[in-house]
Amino acid sequence: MDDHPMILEGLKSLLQSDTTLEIFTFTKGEAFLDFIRGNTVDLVLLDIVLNDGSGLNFCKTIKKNWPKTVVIGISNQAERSIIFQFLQNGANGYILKNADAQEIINCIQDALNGKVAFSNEVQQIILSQPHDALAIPKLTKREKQILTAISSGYTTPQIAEMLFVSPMTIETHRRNLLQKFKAKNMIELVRIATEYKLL
Amino acid sequence: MDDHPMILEGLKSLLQSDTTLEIFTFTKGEAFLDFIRGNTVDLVLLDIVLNDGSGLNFCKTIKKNWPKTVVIGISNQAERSIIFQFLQNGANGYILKNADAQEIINCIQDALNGKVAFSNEVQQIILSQPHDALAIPKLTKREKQILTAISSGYTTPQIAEMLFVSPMTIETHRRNLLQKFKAKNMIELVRIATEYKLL
DNA sequence: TTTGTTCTACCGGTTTACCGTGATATTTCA
DNA sequence: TGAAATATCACGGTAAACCGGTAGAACAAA
Repeated sequence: MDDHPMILEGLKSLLQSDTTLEIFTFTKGEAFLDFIRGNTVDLVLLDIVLNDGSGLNFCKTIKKNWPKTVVIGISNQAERSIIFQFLQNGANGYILKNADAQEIINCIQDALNGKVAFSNEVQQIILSQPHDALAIPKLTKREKQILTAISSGYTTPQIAEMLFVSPMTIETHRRNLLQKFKAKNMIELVRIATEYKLL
Repeated sequence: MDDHPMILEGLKSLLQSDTTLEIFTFTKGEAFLDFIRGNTVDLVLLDIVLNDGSGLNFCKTIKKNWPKTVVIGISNQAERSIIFQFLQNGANGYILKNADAQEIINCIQDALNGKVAFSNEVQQIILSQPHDALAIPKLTKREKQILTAISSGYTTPQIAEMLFVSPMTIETHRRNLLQKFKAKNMIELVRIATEYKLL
């Protein structure tokens, strides 16, 4: 399933060489859900559009209701944090769109055989940095709220007024945020959070 | 030209219906440059990978040496600022990858007829906001250098030491940066710069 | 009910950021 | 070669950020 007609076409023509596969393509999540309710689906190639995070949630939905269905993410995004986010939602594999045909077919076969499948480049990314930045700091609602306000340029006293709490409280949250991200100051933190797609 | 085999396949199968077109595909810029030096190229569909900005430069190169060649950008990026950056480099049109087949074909025909061609969604994006954020602030080398350091969490005295200049100088640059972006403080500026893909 | 998490709040202190208003080199390019 | 643009440095002041430590109240889950 992909919302890009071009990519759908390309995938189809790549995969049609394998005659053991029966292929259906969808551009909308609802249409696919209708389909899977009435059919057995072995494998889903799911395009990850990260802007809104809908791909993540969709993966979670599929794995929750049809855990036997293999889900492989396809994306241009080559960021570590994104890949892990997707895997944490139950995905069976992750492929970058610049992978070549054979690579993609191999990954699909591996995934169908119960393995966790990555394209070569993804493999490298996963192995690149050790376990340091592996975990994305988890923010509470309040922290997200405050971080958003900070990233918009609001100062501590301003945010305190907006949220009807003491400036001291905001300061405490700030310090907790800096600690969680191991950032030197809010400027660095905002850059990191933006890279992690948290803002 | 695209570095995604899948997308290349898709485009080819979409465009092959039009028999008046002769189609070649390239995944590397050099290979294409070799080709265009020995052949007349009417139209180039150029994938914009914005991470490194190479697509932008490539467009500029083509239009500089072969101004008659029509260049259309293809991208997933739907951001205003990016589209304008590309058009400022001489592009004849801009298409999002989620455009459907007919839309793409129409754009190509329009572009070949001398029009500036946008896919529907791009059109909407261009018309969405008035001319306020149309211009991306232009930064000097020094300013980029300092902004990068700031976004990495370095303070004014630290940066001054790194660049062997007075802290006062760094402060001046900071104030110029804030003015150029009309930002309240550096935190907001870093967020804006990140959104504009300047960092 | 107890443990754990989150949200709240405070003190005292140092450092950094930001503002207004200047000025003088250095480089770039027409 | 001269006008722009860019880079450099400065004073004096206010506001905000950051640091270390502390701790009660609200809430949810075990």
